[in-house]
Amino acid sequence: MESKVVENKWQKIWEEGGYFHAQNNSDKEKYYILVEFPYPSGSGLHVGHVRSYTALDAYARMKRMQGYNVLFPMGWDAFGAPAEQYAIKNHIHPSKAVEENIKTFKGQIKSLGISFDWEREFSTTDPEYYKWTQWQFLKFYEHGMAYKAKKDINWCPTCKTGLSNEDSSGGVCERCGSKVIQKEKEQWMLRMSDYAESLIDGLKDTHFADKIKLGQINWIGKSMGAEVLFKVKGTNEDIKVYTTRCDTLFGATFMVLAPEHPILETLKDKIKNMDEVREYQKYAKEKTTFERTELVKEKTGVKLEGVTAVNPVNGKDVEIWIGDYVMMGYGTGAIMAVPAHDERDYEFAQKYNIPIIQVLEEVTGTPHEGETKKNSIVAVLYDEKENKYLTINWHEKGGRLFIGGTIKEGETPYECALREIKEETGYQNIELVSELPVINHHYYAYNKDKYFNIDSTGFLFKLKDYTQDKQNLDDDEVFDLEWVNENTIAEEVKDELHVKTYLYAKNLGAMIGDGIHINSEFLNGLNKEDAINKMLEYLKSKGLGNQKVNYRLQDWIFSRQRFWGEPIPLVYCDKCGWVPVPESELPVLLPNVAEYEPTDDGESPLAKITDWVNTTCPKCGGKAKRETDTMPNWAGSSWYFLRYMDPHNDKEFASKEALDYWGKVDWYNGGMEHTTRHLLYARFWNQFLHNVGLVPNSEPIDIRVSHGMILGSNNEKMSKSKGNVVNPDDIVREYGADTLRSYEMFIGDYEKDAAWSIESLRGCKRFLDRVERLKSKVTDDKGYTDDVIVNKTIKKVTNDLSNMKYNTVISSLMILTGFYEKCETITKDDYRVLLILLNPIAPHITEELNEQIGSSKKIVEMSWPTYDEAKTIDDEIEIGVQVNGKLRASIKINKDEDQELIIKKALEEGNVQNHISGKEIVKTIVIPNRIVNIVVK
RNA sequence: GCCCAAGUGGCGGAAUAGGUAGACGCACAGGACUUAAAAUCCUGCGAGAUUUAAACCUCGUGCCGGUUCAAGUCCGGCCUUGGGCACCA
Repeated sequence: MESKVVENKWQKIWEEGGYFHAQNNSDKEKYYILVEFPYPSGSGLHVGHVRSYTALDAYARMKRMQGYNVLFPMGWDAFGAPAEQYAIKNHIHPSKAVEENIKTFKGQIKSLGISFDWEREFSTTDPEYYKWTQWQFLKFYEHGMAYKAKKDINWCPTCKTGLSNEDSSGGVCERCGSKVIQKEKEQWMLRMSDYAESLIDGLKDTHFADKIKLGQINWIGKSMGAEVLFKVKGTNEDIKVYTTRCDTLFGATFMVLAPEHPILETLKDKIKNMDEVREYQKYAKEKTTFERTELVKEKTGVKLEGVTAVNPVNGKDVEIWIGDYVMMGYGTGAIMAVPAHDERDYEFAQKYNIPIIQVLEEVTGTPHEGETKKNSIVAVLYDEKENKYLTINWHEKGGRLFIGGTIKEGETPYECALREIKEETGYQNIELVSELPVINHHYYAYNKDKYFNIDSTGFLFKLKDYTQDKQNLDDDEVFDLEWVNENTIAEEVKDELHVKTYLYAKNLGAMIGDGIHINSEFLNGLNKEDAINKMLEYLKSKGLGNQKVNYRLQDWIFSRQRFWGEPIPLVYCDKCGWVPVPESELPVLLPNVAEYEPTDDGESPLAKITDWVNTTCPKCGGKAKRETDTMPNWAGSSWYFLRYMDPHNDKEFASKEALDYWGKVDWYNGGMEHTTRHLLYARFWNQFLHNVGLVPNSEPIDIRVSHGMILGSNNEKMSKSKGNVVNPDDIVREYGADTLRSYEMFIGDYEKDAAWSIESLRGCKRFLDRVERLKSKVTDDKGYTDDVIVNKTIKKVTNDLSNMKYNTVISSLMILTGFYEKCETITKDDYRVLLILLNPIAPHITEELNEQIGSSKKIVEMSWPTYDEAKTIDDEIEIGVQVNGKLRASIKINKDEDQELIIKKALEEGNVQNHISGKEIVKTIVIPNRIVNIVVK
């Protein structure tokens, strides 16, 4: 069969028959299937597009046959930098480049036979479309959701444009990879942070995959904490900090302000080292976001001389520092630093020698009544040269431990540690590396028959040399000193206290975990959660602080200094300020000029086009200037799914009837790469439209799934430079569209990445050839040759298609094909059911074969086959027989056979007898139609 | 560092609710058809022991342990590989 001819034939029939047009006024139940519209790049369709389009096409085709009114549209997300860059290079208008690319893309997609409703096609760059994007922006503006603010924005010096936080993650421009710098600029912003809670809350009304929901939640970054006021001594000023750990307030020994913190200006006369502060501010500003967030970097800061804050709970002095590890944009731009229980604060305190006060201790062991309290130490002694640790091997009397001992009256923990080391080991020249957190340990001492609860201070010492005096031991201290490596410790040191101490020694730093509070007055003895609650109450009652929720999600920077985007439809009048362009004058069209180069001063290229910029004020009629910033690429894609519902409406972005009828997108598919942000923007946009009464649903999408990438045959991302790109056109030409479609569905788990394999593709071609060859066996007989296998297959294909398990759809059809091949002849019904089930994946060849066997209807006009559950299980089943859980035989039984009979049959098996003879049968387990297990002793 | 996902033959991958691990395909090997090749068809294909052969046996889903009559699947602890976030207080 000549695939090209067949494909063209059927694509024409489908198009002329209008089979894939969704009806807006239909009695049928609706189903809205959406695949992310592509950016029509110059390089044409990627095999990855084919994967997701085919997948959803298969689903759409099945849904149509099941009687749904299916909306399955396609369009183009065509604003953005690549088209603009291309236009600059070639001196043509970007709209021309877009037009050409769309033509290529559309031709390629059509050659695959995807059942898109092309009557609803549009591009985000169509004035008829972006008119409504602008109109919706004005709704944001009218409701106070859009505002202009001077912001330090992420600026890409190469693209010469501002970027949202999302577009500059990692401190590099997402598009060109340049380092992003900070630049102060007036930008249009959307109040997305107002919707943070609602964007979390709304997830419960969706059926997104868990990892997608999690992505949304993490990006929004909700944290529950408290704002606490710290007085600045000798002034009326307070510094407000944000903390999630107000329970550690007694351990706050200093505070750190962001370098830009405004209070620095207020206090400038009191700060004695203001010069140093200014210098540091300058230094911090020059660092790019990237450097500020870089992995390997040391904390830096400057202590404010002459000003001190007061810890609100214990009145103690708190040093004030500035440091760039505190961000102005999150919380209050100031933190209280608790070095004992925060890694960053710990690092800072270590570097600048700031006191560290432990207020929480880890609890180990099990508490017991009547415990004796005492204080003790555990000392880890390390020999750097040999990379070994000194242990004490008590053998049967306690195993392998580090050096330990009880603190005597009038002794500090440190003195105790020194004494114990000298007495127990004789080593003289040792050096303290670090005092470790105190651990609260419960244990039972066999030799004393007593329960103890100890506060144990850990120490890490370093051996300076091997000078060793005589040990000074008690009679009962019988042990061996042994230097051992890390592995031995991991395997042989079992005592929880010693293990924990060792872990602190290995991993010096703050104690982050839970435990009980110490050194914290009214919090002492409480765990983290209880202490937080108690502290919150205390702060509230004293007016020192309040509970506060914070989000990482910030307002959406909505301005771009580019040509190729939707113009922001506002004009600035000296008299009236910002004035929206009236609806009757929308869209504000992009001017038709030939120069689009971005400017060096950070203005949009539109700013140079004075004819366009100068206009009259819609309010007072005086002179005014247009806003020259354009919208980000995300704007057009934040609501396009609504436009598909009513794409040709020139009165509204979509009619109320259309919005009500189509409602939500039922099934939305796209790539994982930008799922999080796209969904966040689209959901925010839709929630806003819903809140102002423009759309019926708060959440726009019900189910969202993401497909995996198709990698090159070398398991790497396809790229020109790696030479592993597969062009779908070549595959369609050589093997046919149906083969390409089948292969991409068979390639593996739809949600996972998969590597291209031309051999596997040929295997799929072989399968389609086998299906075609079956035609010669078809007789005029009616009915199914084997009811069970057909019903089984219908069930499997129907379920798997609905669950995106395309690979097993094909494998079950291969099994059915294999069965037919073994039959002498097959009936028309046999053959037709195979063709229908295969049709969603390979629509052309199946339609052609269906016609060739003389069917009166096209498959596209048929109903999806149904199955009879009772007929999906064979009458005779082979089940396994286990003895003690090990498979020993298999027996044939009738469907739903009587249990007694099954056991009887099972026991008759020779090999079963071999394994049970001479043993007593304890129990027999029969799982109907599955397995028998005979338990013997 | 934190969060998430995944580890199954030579390879891609199957295995509703724990119930005969390796479906289906690829690759490979042997055979049939053919003058020959291609195409097609048939057979085999996790590792190992034993046997003339079949049967049968042992091991086997990243590693260690647990729950269970029964674990790829559930629980605890690790290891590795991907992905996301990253000074978020």
